[in-house]
Amino acid sequence: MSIHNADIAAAFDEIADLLSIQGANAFRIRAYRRAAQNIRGLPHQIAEAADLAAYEAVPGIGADLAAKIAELTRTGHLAALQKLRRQVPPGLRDLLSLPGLGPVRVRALMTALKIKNPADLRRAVATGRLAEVRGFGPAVRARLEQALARAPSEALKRMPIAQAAEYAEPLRRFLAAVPGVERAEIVGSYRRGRDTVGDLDVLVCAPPTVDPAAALRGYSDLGALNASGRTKASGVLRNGLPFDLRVVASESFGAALQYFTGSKEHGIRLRQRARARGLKLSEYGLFRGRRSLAGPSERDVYATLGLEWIPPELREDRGELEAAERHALPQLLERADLKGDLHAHTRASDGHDSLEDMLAAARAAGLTYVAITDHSRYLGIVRGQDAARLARQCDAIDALNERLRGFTVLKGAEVDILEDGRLALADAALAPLDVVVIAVHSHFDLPEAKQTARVLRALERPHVTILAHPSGRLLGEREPYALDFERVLSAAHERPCYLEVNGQPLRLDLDDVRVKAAVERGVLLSIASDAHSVGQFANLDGAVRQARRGWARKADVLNTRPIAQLRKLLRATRR
DNA sequence: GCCGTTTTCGGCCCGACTGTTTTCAGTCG
Repeated sequence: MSIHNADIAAAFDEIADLLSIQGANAFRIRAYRRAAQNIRGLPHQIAEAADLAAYEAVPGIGADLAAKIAELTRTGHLAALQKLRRQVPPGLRDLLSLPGLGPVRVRALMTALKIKNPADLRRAVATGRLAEVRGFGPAVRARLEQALARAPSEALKRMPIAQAAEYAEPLRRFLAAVPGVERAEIVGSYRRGRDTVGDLDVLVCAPPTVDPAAALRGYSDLGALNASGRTKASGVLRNGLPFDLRVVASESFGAALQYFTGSKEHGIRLRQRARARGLKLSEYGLFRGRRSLAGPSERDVYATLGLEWIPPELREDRGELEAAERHALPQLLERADLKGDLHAHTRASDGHDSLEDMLAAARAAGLTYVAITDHSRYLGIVRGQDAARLARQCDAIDALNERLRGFTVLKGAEVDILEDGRLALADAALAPLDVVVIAVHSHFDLPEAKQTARVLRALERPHVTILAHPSGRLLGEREPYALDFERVLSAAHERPCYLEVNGQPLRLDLDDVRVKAAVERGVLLSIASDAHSVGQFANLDGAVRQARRGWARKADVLNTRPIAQLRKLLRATRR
């Protein structure tokens, strides 16, 4: 069993938490956190390098952390972490996640009341002893009490971005319409196009005479307003989604846009860069002493620091600052680049609409081709097609294509990968198809070795063109299955076949990190809606956003090709 | 613990708000 980036990152994060409780040097703690963050964002598995120099090439990893990665890879554990775990009671780390509790107060709880876990804390709250501890005034105690009373299931969950959009846009429009407000934008991870958002960060541009936070009290979807000054407020919407509001004047709007779009790591790197030049960067502007060098325009903030403007999707400190300095940022994929969609369903399987309606919708979405990929027949899949029904559907598509001008319907299927890696339809049934999308829909919990062997075996079949939703995750519902993605990527590259970026709001699969890995390996992507009804071609927007986060350009995507070129690329997969 | 257009030592991003304080530490984003 190999050590994954996520394992290493989790170990470093735990070390950081435990060190913080011990009151260790804050910069040492930050070094662990930064290393964890950077490792998480790597497009390849760092442990596979098995080489200290390769480890140290990752920013934020020096000799010491490289040795720790080597130790973890070799032995499966870290002596330093085990020692910390012996020193710090295990429940203290859980306390850190409670609101208002940081390392200092957690330490105070332990030394003053011997509190070692949330249960101890709950008792101390009940008996009133908490009031004896320095730093625990009535407000802090009340907030803790509230948090402890909440069931763990109500713990803050990140919301899929498509769902968050339904709340974000009305809120933005409301604030933009407040008299005197010049602009309102949703920033934070929403603007960066992350697959999920934890809260909505709203930036409003208004002169000091306007008080948007006060206006917010009249917003019909407001749940509660927790706290607010004139320039900063926070609260929750009625659905429980937290938000933060910031108000700045127009001379600061660009700097604030940059600042609150984040990510945190990207922002820190940018402010370090400013500092190295004798400047100071904050949400109010870029300053030399008291003189403002940039502020109204985000583009100027980057330019004054010697950088190309960086698309928000790339702002994760995954190499974008270096690329921006060299003027080597990728020209990212755009929705308008898509010529077609290679994954869609009709009523023939679990879709809701007819073949004719689906192709009309695809056309209306600006596409010039669509592959109809109804499910194969297999246990658990609703109304999957067998070979005979698939053949009849192919005839219908042939007939349809004769009548169409300027649009092509491709014959396809979404075929189940069975538990042992065989496909749910025979090769002979797949041979006449233009597109064979294969996917795992069952047995998600196989051990990594078996799951990997299963997918690799399926990729050996002669007619496979695309591996759909390769990780199998459902946001907030199902983790990705255990899979050695590096090996799947290699197999896809050699074969060749293509990997899907599925745009269903809960899938968004591949994720950004794996998209980047595929792009770097030169494996083409299929940007897919997986539409099950005429409205769902809008899923393509989400898939494009995800691909952009993985640095994908037009050339990295299969379905930016016009139909003739596409056909060539599809044939190249056949054996 | 990392790292070098101030530095191989001595720095390490920035500001708002809250609560508990008598001038600021802790937390948060």
